[in-house]
Amino acid sequence: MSVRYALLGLIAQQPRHGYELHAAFTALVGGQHIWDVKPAQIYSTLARLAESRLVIEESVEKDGGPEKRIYAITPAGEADLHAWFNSGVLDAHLHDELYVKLMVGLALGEVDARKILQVQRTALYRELHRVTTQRQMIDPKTALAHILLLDKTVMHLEADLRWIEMVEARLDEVQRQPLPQPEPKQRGRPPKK
Amino acid sequence: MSVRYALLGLIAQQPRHGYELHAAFTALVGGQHIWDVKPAQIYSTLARLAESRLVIEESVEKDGGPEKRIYAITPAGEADLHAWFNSGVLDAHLHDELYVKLMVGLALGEVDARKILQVQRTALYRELHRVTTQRQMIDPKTALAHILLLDKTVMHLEADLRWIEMVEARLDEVQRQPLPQPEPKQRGRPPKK
DNA sequence: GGTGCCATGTAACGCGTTACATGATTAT
DNA sequence: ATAATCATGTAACGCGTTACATGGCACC
Repeated sequence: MSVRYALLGLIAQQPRHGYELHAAFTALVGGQHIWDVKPAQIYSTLARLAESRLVIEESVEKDGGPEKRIYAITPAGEADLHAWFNSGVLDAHLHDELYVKLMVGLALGEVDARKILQVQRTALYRELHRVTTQRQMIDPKTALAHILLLDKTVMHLEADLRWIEMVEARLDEVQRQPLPQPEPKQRGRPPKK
Repeated sequence: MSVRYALLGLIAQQPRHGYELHAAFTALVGGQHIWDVKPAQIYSTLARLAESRLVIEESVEKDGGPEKRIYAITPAGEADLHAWFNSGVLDAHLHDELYVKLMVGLALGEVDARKILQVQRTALYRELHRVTTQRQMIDPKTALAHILLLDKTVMHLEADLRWIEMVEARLDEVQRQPLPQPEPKQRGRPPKK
């Protein structure tokens, strides 16, 4: 949902065309190292916004170069944008891939949960190092915001690492805790095979 | 990617059909309160797995009830599954909606960053309360894993709250830090308008 | 004359969602 | 009778990705 509202905001600031929005979004979030949004997404999102009447194609300019289809925000678009600002962001933390991997590993039996956790820890530390290095190379004068974003990433990676410790501690506690096993239910009439 | 590999794992355990996979996945991750996967996703994912030759439609059973299209894993599927177990999970933390919202708010000028943070904090505390309550209601005997999953969610929510504190502290420090403004670039020949 | 930037897209796919449709059996 | 469960999907959309296509203009 971020791109949609970011475009809406940038168009609210001033009427713009697709190419310009791509450049503006990239500049806004911190360049292609942070978020390399693809032109295809800009144009398709723009088309969706136009179809929902949140923006309208205002005019087509052509100053020597190629055509520019310029979009402006509508009252409905402004309402939508302000609703975004006045609502909180909550991601679905419960759709967690590592958790699923552990559950599948346990269900299979042959795959060791410890090993999954070890592999994950290594990946997280590597990522932590990568992000920390990246963070160190940013100039705080010009890009304070990027540093804050990377700090958020670091905090989440650290939380992931602490969670792994926690799971390992639990595994030590209960060596053979019964876990939810999917049992294929029998139907009324049992299969003849 | 979670569903894809979970299905692969469940089929590796034993050949299964779509309906059974839906039930097994739901049981595995902790029921519809945790992850309410839709049948439509099961069947479409299954079709994709079959098309990539990671599973094959083994047989069609019909014991009194409706037809059951049973899928089994292939050697390629097992290889893919083990590759999943041996690799780490890293989400793209950099595509952060709150960060985008703050940047757009600052670019617009009229929207206050403080207010965005305050709204977000409220939403996070509400969610924290919701999850904590949910956690309290789980029986640790039968669903230890679900508790661990909710703990992970709590840890991430707490990290988000700490980050907000951090951003607010920074805002106090530098009241008017220049932030990356998207400047529409002029072309070689300036517009005549 | 080629490289690169400006500016527009289209096509196809993956993951995920909601809503709809069909038909049989089982339990009340 | 009818409601729930078993079992299969299809259709359409949103967000995001990669890859491909077109054409003009500016710079070296």
